Amino acid sequence: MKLTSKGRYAVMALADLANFNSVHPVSLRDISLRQGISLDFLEQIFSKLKKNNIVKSIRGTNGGYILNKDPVQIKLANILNAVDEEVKTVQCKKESKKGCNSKTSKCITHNLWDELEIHINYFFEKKNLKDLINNTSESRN
Amino acid sequence: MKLTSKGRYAVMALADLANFNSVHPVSLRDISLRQGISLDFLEQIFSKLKKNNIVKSIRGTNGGYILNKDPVQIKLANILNAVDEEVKTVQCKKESKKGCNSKTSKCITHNLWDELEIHINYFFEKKNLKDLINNTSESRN
DNA sequence: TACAAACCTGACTAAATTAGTCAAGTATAG
DNA sequence: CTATACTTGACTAATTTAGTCAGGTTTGTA
Repeated sequence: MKLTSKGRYAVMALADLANFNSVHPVSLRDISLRQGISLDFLEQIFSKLKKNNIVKSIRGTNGGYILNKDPVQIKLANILNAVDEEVKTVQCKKESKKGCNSKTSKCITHNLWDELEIHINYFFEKKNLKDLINNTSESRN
Repeated sequence: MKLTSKGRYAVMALADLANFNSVHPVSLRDISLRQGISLDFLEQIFSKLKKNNIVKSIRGTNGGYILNKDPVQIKLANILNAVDEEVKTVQCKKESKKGCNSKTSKCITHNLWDELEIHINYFFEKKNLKDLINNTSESRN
């Protein structure tokens, strides 16, 4: 299973972006400073987010990024997919790698990992960016 | 988040063990052959399972391992803990690593990852070994 | 028009982790 | 007494991660 900094940063950055979305586009530099994420790394991440139509970029002075949809329409699943964070619990799925063809009794636990994958993805399907920004602005103290 | 082969193998091996538990102890060699897992790797894994009282070992000729409890009492959470697979979604938890102190607006997504962690752990708390062996013996075809 | 802010792209890499291997045991049933 | 099986710990090749680095291109504003 993969869920690494890239995915986490993507979500953090977009939550940040959602908070400041109203007025100007938000520059990566600002996000970098506020969230403590390397600018270069952010660029990699946003390149993918843009390709997946989650954000739009505005070039030139005072440019930056804006969300391409309403925060409520941006599911976490979308974000994580965009940055190639696959929540894969089994490898034996893609092409029958050794140790997992259903003919033999091998890969006894195949169903289990499938269920887990569904369980986790359900979580990411349910949550959207809006949920996040509500959550944080409240839980500050 | 971590969920790697070690955890997967541990679960597979124990499911296999549960299937053959009734009569003799089961040797790691057998499990290795049936599940296609390296014997040496299995030894590492079972050493930990034993330390955590999930299995008992029986030495000597025809020795091997047996479950230490009824399969229904062995939760997946127990197994994964035993082999050090922590399902941790945030690092910023242990000691306030940079980027996550609740004073600033950083780590906006902290709550989210906490929720995810709970969500996943719930799954592992619910499932036990018995569930697994029922599942597989049925879904064979 | 100049120029700086900002986006954009791809190659590269140090560090960590994974998934084992290898070697050298110890214990015990038969 | 010896083959079988467990036990322990050190070691390592390959992969992945989390970025860095270098060199662009684009465009708003003065």
